Amino acid sequence: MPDAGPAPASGGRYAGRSAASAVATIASVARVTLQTIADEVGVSRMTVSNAFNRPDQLSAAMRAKILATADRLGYTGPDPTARALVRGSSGAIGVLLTDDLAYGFRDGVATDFLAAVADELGPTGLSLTLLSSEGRDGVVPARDVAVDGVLVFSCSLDSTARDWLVKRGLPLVLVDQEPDPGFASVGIDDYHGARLAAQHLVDLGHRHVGILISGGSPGTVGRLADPRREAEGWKYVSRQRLAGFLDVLEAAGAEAVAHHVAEHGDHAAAEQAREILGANPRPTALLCYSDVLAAGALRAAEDMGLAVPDDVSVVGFDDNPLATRVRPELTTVRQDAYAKGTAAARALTEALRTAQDGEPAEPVEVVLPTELVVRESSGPAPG
Amino acid sequence: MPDAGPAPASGGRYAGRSAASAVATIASVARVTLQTIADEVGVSRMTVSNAFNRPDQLSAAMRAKILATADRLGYTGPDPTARALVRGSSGAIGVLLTDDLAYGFRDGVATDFLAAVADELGPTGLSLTLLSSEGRDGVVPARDVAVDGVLVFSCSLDSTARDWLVKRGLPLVLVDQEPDPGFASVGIDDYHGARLAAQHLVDLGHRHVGILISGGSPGTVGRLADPRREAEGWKYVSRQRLAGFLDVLEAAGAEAVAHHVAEHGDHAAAEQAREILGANPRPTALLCYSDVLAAGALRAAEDMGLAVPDDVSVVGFDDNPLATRVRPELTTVRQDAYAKGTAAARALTEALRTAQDGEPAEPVEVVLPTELVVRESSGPAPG
DNA sequence: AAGTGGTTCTTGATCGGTACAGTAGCCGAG
DNA sequence: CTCGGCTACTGTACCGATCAAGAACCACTT
Repeated sequence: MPDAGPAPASGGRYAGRSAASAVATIASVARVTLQTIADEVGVSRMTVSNAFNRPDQLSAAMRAKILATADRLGYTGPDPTARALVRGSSGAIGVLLTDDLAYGFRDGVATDFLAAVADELGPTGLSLTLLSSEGRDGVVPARDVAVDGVLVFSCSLDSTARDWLVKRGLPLVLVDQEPDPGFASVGIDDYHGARLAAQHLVDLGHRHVGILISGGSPGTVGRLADPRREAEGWKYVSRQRLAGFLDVLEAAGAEAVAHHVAEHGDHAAAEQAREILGANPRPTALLCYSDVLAAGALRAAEDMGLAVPDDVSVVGFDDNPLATRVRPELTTVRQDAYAKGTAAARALTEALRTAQDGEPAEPVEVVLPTELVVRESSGPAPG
Repeated sequence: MPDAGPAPASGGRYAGRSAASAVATIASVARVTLQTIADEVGVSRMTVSNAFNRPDQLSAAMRAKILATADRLGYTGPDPTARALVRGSSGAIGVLLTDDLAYGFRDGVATDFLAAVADELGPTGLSLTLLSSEGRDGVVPARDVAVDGVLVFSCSLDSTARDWLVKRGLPLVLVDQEPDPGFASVGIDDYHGARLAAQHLVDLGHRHVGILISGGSPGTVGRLADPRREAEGWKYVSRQRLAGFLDVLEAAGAEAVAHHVAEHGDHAAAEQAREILGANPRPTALLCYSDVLAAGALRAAEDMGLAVPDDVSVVGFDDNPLATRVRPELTTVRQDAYAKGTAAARALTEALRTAQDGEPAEPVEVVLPTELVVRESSGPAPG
C-alpha cells in the first residue's frame, strides 16, 4: 500500500530519548522533589528551593552543587502546581469563548485578537488557557480550571460560564461585551462604524439596502419583520451594528431589508444574500455585519450573475484579512482586532497587578475607534 | 459600602489563620475555603469535601445543608490548584507552538487542527493551554506551567521548550514531527502527497517546474542551489514535501527550480514567485509547499499578467479553506487537519490514561493519508 | 569582649484539598 | 445479648512547594 516507503533522509539519533522515557516510567513511581535533592546534597529543602528561586540566598558553590545534583536526578525544577498553590497564582490566564472553541480559531478577527493576546502575554510569562463554556461530564472549565484572570470574549449574555467566573471573584476583562461597571471592558466603536458604513452607501445614492446580520438566536433565520425589536436579546455587538445601520438608513429615508443569518459563516450568508438579491425591486447594496458574511454575499452575487459593485454594492465590517483576499476587495469598516487584543491583555495584567497589591482596582473602559475603508466592492447606486 | 457584608455569625475559629485573614480581608476579601464552610456548618472539612465530590458519602440532608451554606458564603467549590496538587493532575493539556503563538491562530491548517483538539477535548473536561516556546523574563512555559500532557505541534528540531517537556517526563504527542520511538506521533503522508502533486503536473506535460517552499532557516531566502542538501536541517514536513516534489520531477526528467520563502506568508511567497516566473524560459508550473504560498503565487501571476492555469499552473498543499476562496480555486493536496487534531487529542488522552494506570505505554504512530484535489489552478503545459 | 551586620542555611507553619483508615451509632441475625 | 455489617462522619497524613523567622558563623567595629 505505501507506494512511497518510509521517509528518506532522517537517520536520526535516538539516543537519550529512549533513556528519558525509561526514566519517566520509573519516575512516575518515585517522584523527585525538592526533598529528594535536599537529602542527596545534605541540605534542607528550603535551600534547594532557594537555589532555583533566589540565587542570592545561598553561596554560589552550594547552588552549583544543588543544580548539578538536580540535573543528575532528573529534577526539572519546582512543581508548577505546588508553586501555584502556595503563591496563589497559576501563571495562566483564561480566555472564555462561549459558542464553540473552534470559532476562536476560525474567525479572522478572533484569531487576530488572540494572536495579540498571546504576543502581549508572552513577555509576562503568563500562558493562555482556552476555556470552553460548557464542560460536559460534570467538569465546568470556568469553575474547575486554575487561572489568574479571564478575558471574556464574544460571549452571550446568559452564559453560566461567565457567572462562575464572576462568582470565583476572578479579575475579568469583558471584550466586545456590554460594558459592566465593576469590570474592565475593551471594545470598539461598533455603532459609529456601522453608521459610517451606512452613510457611505447613502452618500453613493443607495436608497434600497439589504442588511445581513448574525448574532441573534440561531433559531431566527431569514427576514426580520421588525429588526430593532427582534434584536433586543442579541449579542451586544450585533445590536450596536444593526442600530448604526438602521439609524442612518432611516434618517436618509432609505428602505432597509434585514435578514438574520443563522451562523456566522459565508455559506449561510450566501443563502440569505440570495434571498435578498432575488427580490424585486432588488436592493442596490448590502450592508453586512462582518466581512465573513460579506464574502458570502459576494459569492451569492457572483452566482446570480450580478456585478459588484456595478449591479450591487457590498460593504463588510471588521477589515478581516479576508477582505483583501476576495475579489472585488471589500469596502469595510476597519477595526483593529490586534489592538483590541493588546488592550485587553494589558487591562487584564493591570487588573491582576492591582488585585495582587490589594489596591482597589478602577476598571478601565477602552473603546477603540473604527474607520471606513473604501475598496472595490462599493460604488454609486445603479440607474 | 460592603453590599454583602462579612459572613453572618460564623462563630468559627479562625485561630492561626486570623492574622493572615486580617491581611487578606484588605487584599482579597478573606478567602472562603472548605474549612470556612465546615466551621459554619459544624462538621469536619472532609465532610464538606465529600459534599462536593462524593455525594454517596454523606446524607442527602447534610449535603444540602452544606451546599446551601457554601452558596451563601460565596464558595465556588474546591480550589482547582489545591485539587490539582493532591490529585497530581491539572486538568489541562498543553499545546506547544514553537515559532510564534500567532501562527497557531493564523494558519488555516493550524486552526483546523486546534479546533479539532478543542472539540475532542471538550467532553473529557480537559482544557487547552497554549505554551509559547520562549518565555522571556525567566519564565519558561514548557517548564513552569502545569499541564498533564502536551501536543507538540509544528515545532523545530532544536526546540529547548520541547526538551523541557521531555525532561519533565510528560506524556507527549508529536504532531507533524519526525516520529520518535518513545512518543506517540501523528502526522500525514507528506511525502506521498508531494509526489501526487508533482506527478499531476508531470502528467499534464509540465517539464519545467518552479518550487516554492518554506520551513528552513529564515536566513536562506531565494533560489536554492542544491535543494536536497540545503534542506537537511529543515523541519520534517518541509523536508518530506520537498523530497516528494524532487523525486518525481527528477524521475520524469523535468527541470526543477526551488526557491525558499523566508516566512510562511503569501506576501513573501509572491515575491519569490515573481522571481521564478520572471525567468526565461519561464517555468510552466509552480509547486507550492502550502496553499498559503500558492495564494501568494497566484497573486504574483496576476500582477505579472499571467493567466492561471493557461500560462502557468499552480499547485498548493493542505487544502486550506483558503484554497477555495482564491480565484482560480487551487488544485492542491488535501490533508485532513481536523482529523489530525482528533487523532492527536485521542493519542494524548490515551497516553494520559496509561500513564495514570502505570501501564507501560505503547506509543501509537498515526500517518493520515493525503490525496490530490484537482481544481482550477492547474492545466496542461502551454505550448 | 561584646556589639553590629551580613551571609548562609534551617525550622515550622501554611496554601486548600483529598485519600485512607478509623469510630460511633444503629439494625437485624443468631 | 452480642456481633457482623451499614451508614455517616472524623482524624491524620500527606501533595510539593514557599514564606517568615531564627540560628550559626564570620569578619569588623568600638
